[in-house]
Amino acid sequence: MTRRELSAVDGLAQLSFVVHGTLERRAAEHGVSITQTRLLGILRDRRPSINELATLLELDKSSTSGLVDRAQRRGLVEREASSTDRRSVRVTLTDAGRELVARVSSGFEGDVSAMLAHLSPTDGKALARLISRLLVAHASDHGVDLFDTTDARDLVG
Amino acid sequence: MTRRELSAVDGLAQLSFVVHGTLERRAAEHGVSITQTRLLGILRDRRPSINELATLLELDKSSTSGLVDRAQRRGLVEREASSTDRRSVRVTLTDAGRELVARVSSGFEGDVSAMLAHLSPTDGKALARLISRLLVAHASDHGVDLFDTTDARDLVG
DNA sequence: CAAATTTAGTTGGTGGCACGTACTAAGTCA
DNA sequence: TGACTTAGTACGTGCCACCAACTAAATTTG
Repeated sequence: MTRRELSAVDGLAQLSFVVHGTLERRAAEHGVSITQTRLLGILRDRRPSINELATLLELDKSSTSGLVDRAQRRGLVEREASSTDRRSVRVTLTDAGRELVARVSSGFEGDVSAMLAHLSPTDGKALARLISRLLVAHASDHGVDLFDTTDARDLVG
Repeated sequence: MTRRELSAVDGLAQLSFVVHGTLERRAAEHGVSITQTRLLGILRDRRPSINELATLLELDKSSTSGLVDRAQRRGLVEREASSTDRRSVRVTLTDAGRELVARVSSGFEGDVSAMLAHLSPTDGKALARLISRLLVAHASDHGVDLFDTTDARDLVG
């Protein structure tokens, strides 16, 4: 075994690929993409309009409309008419969708936990702290308060 | 500003999305996808066959063939006949491809460095060490020796 | 050595994803 | 009321990834 160390930049890049790939595999296991998973994740505690979804997912509204189409065709989400604006739509999770996203995210959390189990509890806490600091700084760099707008469980990035 | 901390799992997930998105934006800036970028990254120091590429990218060989097609159409890579096996092909980077991947990866490295600049040098080193440890453990978990097979600059994950 | 099998790569079909443009219907406002 | 804006959809394009089917070259084996 060679004894070398990755730079922080390289390590971060590698790590993000590993984690991203892990989520992708878990999602694929249930026949959905990462984008679908993010969609379902958002819907767990919200019933947004297409436009709101587009903003959260950073997608064009036409992309979002198509995304919802496909999820709806699979019975994972539904479109409801808005009570206040007859142009608007509320997208909601079906039971099947809720169950699917629960499976994917618990599998994913298991994967990441297993990975983290390689570190001592002390190191794990240290890592969590460093990453939090990094994310908070990065978020405020981009004019976002991480904790006001985003629930980490969203998988929204 | 709220004062909370992400769990290691959530932090890792968020972080991986941020980093992945950063690379995606940098790549898109030059009109290529992440997959294209990974392809070009691999070709910086290798001239693999389609099959080897498929293995490295974890793609089907037909997907890889198409990927190379599109890159070739853009003048980023070339196909050369193998000298030893007349069925086989060596994929190589053109000058344009080399320049493009250099631009994308230096932009990306700048982004990540800027992010890391939020940490003190001490914390940065600590993060690099923790991440290295995590990746090495995870890799050996999957039967891979991180440093024998992979150069972090590959962006291969 | 000739036949059978395996390997390298391409082609074509399917479906998902993301975009831009163009459109309809509904709400707003001047 | 008429002009403008907003919410969402439809359509066309291109990329990405898969599978199945195929050709040609190499290898194995009887």
